[in-house]
Amino acid sequence: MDISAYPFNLEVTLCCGQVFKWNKKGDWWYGVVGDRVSKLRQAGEILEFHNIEEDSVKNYFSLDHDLTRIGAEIGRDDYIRAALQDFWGLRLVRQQPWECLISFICATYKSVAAIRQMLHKLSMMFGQKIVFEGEDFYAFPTPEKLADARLQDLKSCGLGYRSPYVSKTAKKIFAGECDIEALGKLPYDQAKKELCQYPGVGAKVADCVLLFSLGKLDAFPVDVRVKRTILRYYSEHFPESFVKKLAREDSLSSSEYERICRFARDYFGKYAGYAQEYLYHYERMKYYGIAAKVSTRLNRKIEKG
DNA sequence: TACTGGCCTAGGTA
DNA sequence: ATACCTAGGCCAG
Repeated sequence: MDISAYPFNLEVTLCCGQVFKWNKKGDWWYGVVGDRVSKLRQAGEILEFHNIEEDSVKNYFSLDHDLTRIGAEIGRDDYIRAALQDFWGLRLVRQQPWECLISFICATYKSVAAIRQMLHKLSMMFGQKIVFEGEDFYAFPTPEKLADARLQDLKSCGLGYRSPYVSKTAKKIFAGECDIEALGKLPYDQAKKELCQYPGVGAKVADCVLLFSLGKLDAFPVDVRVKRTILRYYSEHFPESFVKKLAREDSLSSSEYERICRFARDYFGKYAGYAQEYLYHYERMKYYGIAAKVSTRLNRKIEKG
């Protein structure tokens, strides 16, 4: 497919931490979309894909979002414009709400690498096996499977204290008490409130689900990294006392969370969620960029003796 | 109403 | 190697 009409970067989109189940082999990215294993690769303005329909590709990678306009809208200052420039083509992925909800309940207080491991184990243990090109892949578990899962087995996937949250939320969803997909039709505040009724879901997880699976492009999840970014580059928008207090501690109280969230949604506007993704990824890559350089330097030292 | 600790675990780093 | 540190927070008190 010729995607010259859409600015898009497959690699950045799949690596920016919004989605955890894609793996690269050679040039190709493999992942389960729905109940099929798909593979894609990008070479400039050509996107190749197998075992997935063109319409699904467009939908999954939000190619309908007018990224140029979004960039113009959120590009309010030099800092975010630098992030936009470095990672241009990053798009939000349209995830299934159920999978997204469980994924981000699991994601609390975990690194991206650890989250990927957890979700992989969870899928291996409770998901449908799909063989593709001679290799085993696993669909994300259904609500029924996770509702029936023993806590002990959830823990064996590395979920730790998140196990009862996943179990209870799965039971609630399986019982059909609430239709998460329908929450997308509610206004942001109301949908967020509803999501927070699920065990293991607070403001941060709710914002992730709203942004990554319910089409609320103005949701702005605030994690530690985004918090640090805001404190460092947007501190002039807050009182000095607030900035100093937040700099001392690593966690956020709910009122502090809401304050940062409200600022960002107001400042970046209706596509604040895209701003969050670019800022988050920019910060993460800077961090790992430095870490990579340091370890390279160390390795050289070791090689030299 | 708002804040404070406690919490499972494992990947990454020194 | 091996001990630490930290990770896209939530919840009870």
